[in-house]
Amino acid sequence: MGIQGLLPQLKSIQQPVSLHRYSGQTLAIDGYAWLHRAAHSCAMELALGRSTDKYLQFFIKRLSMLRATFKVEPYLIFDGDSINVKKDTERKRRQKRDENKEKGLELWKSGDNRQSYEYFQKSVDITPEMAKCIMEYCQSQNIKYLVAPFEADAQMVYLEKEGFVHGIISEDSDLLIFGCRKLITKLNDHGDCIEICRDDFVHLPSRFPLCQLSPQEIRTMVCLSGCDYTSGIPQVGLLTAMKLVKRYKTIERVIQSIQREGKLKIPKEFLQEYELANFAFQFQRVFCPQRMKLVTLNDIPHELSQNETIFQCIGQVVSKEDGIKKVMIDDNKIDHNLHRRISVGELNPRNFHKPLINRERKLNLVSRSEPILKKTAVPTCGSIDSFFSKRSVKIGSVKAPASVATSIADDRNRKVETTVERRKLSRVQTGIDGGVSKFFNSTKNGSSALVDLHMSASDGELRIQSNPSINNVDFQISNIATKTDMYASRPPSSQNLDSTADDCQEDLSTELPSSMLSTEIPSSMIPTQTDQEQTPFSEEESEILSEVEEAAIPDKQYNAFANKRHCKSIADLRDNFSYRRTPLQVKSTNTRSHSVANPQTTPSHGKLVVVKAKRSATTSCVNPVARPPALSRSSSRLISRSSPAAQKPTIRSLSLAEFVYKGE
DNA sequence: GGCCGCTCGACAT
DNA sequence: CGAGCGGCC
Repeated sequence: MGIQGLLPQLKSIQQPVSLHRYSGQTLAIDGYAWLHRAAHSCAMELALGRSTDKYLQFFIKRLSMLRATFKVEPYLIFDGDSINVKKDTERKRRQKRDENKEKGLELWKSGDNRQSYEYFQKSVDITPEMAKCIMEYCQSQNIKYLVAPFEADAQMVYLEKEGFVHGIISEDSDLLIFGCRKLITKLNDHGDCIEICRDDFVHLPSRFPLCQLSPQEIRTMVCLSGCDYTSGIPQVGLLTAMKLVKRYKTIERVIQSIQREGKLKIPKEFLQEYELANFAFQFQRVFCPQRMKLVTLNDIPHELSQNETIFQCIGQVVSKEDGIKKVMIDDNKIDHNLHRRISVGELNPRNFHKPLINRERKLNLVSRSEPILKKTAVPTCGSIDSFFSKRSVKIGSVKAPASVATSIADDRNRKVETTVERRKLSRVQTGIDGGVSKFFNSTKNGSSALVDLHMSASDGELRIQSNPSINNVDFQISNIATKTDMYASRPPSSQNLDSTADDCQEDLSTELPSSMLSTEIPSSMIPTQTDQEQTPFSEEESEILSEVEEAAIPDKQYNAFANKRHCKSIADLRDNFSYRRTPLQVKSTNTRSHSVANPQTTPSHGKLVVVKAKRSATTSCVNPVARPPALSRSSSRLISRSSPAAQKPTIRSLSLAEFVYKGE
């Protein structure tokens, strides 16, 4: 929503410029705004839960335009969790989206493609998983990105204020209220855009003299007329609000005068909304990529530092003590490291218990486990065959029992058997396409580059970046540190829960619990002693799959469409998931040396290398976030047993397997 | 003059 | 989701 009517009032200072003007500079970009635009090209795929790379292509196109054509360094910022003040609005939006999706589905079933598409477009929900897809691309291209703890707006303004970026690309006029100095809007494919500079406020016409208002008065003005945090006072638009604030200065006096006049009605909740909004605009929590911790957009003045109301509306954060997200006043008790993991996209910002997984990767794993079943259901579809024949595979010879196919849709109780069955089936495939990229599961050239990158990030390889404002090295090192920390704080009782993980990883458990390894280390890097062919899915993949299964994706609807589309979509997505349009940089060969290009590495040796690399990286890590020295495994167990917190399963000590399987 | 509710374009083929 | 238009006070 932003501030209705603000941008038109600023028309006179909107400067049409070209991105050339920012050559050599770094600009923050509102990632969700781009995702929203990009999602229009694939609304149907998103609504139907199908894999697509169209939104990624939008980013690839735009990002390469910025970098190659204009020499502008992008810094993508994604939204994180929603702050309390906005939860209501978000719920309403979600409801609306769901309604539209349902209508779209109905129309789709009845064959009205065109109309259903319109509803699908209105139903588009941008998820962190989609953002993660972009993030992984960014990693591969050394493009800076950050997941804000809450709103990207506040985060971007913070980055600008602290000099990490020179300006902000966004369509949202809220940015100016947060204190943005240089707002770049309406960027098109040619690099034309509109620049709005705070310094130009002095040139505004006298009917909208923004420069005569203090930042506090500007906030008061937008709160009166309505913004994301307040519904405002009915009948008060921006200009009326401006006049009121110019004359009466403070909210108290404005309200007094309104009450005296008696013409306008002030909603009951307005004053409370105002207070919350005013704090959220000033002190919303953001992540500092340099100090590697949560901070507030502006420093909270000392006299307000114990004001609980402030902390209620700047975003709830996770406590180090009990791992619960709540209102927190004491900065020292915040789990800054967990928030760092959210900021790099490692954990789901909306549910920090779960790892954040690239949408397409997740879907591909699901479809990879299902094509045979789908084939059983749709014997007339030829696309799958043709797809597999590209790999000279004769999948047709593998017959899935019909009961397996039906059990998925009909019998949730048989889920486990079904899963086992599926995995058995897919072993056949894995044996054939072994060693392919697991990112998008494609054999096309270039498609594995992202995976290589992923691997290099996981094995502790240090990548030095030219721009010091964000430090990938730290990201990666502390990633690794975190995992070993998690391991250290894990109660022994939870180890049994790992049994859901694939059997072949068991011998690792004396070194690192397999579930710990699974989030980051691609299976191809962990050769196992038991035969590779028995492992159709890496452990990570299994966990993702299990998560998907657990979430009970709306397969009924999906199956309903299978007759028409599904087979084609699988073939399509695999064909499409290459990066041929924008070839990725080839990583130096030594990066992959002991993963992909070194297949003869003995299983146990390979494992040892991985573990060692992680460990040594941990110990040599200089983590900016102060934390106690890593506990030895045994001592941490003792502590886990004796501490009262360990009696009930605390969040911090949950294993990854639990995260994945239990969710919240 | 200013507020409010409505429709339309975004995207990309 | 924002812009732009017309209706209404």
